[in-house]
Amino acid sequence: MRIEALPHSFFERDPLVCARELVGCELVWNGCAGIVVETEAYLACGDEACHTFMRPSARAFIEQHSPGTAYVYLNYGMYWLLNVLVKGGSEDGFVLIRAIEPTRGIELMQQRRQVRAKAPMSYSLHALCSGPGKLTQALGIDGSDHGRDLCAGSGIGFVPNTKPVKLTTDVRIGISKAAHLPWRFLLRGSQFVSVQPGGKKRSKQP
DNA sequence: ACACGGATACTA
DNA sequence: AGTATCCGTGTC
Repeated sequence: MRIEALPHSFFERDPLVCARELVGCELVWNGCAGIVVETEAYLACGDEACHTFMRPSARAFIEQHSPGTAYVYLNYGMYWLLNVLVKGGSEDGFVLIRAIEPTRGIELMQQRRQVRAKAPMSYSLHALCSGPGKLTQALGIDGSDHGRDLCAGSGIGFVPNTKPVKLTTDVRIGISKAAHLPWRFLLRGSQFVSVQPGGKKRSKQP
């Protein structure tokens, strides 16, 4: 039997709601997969940490694409980060996928991670996808996925969660602007997140 | 603690 | 062209 992916309508709501509800869903990518355990919301309007604040190209992307489209960009010159476009609800924005708990294709994911990380600890199960740059490496996501429709049922996208999930909220990670907003959502108690809630790597110094 | 590395958007 | 910044990671 075939499981339906999250439809476009899922992403036609407030970005904070989408970020919250994506936790617990399974991210599937060409045979590899993992449960989403950490997300962050970014708002297109008034959020200084969102790309739309400084990048005309990000604003154009929102104009030209449908909700549920992948927004993938290169950060620090070496890590691809996966966002999902949220559009058509009360506010537009993005959801950054920050960590997943590996479920399928684990050996292949470890293979891909070993290329960049030599120490076995770096690609052990708990560290395999525990960060936005790590999970894109593991799943083989790169710039060619920028603009991809994640609701097309092509074996790439999100599978709805079945059980209710317990969530934790915390501030966003690694940003220098609007760093106080509690727009990071985590699966409560998960050992697969990038930084535990209340952890030390909070935000960059002003 | 530090190096790694490139796209984007500024200044001129 | 040159500069500043950036939603990170692995190893020092």
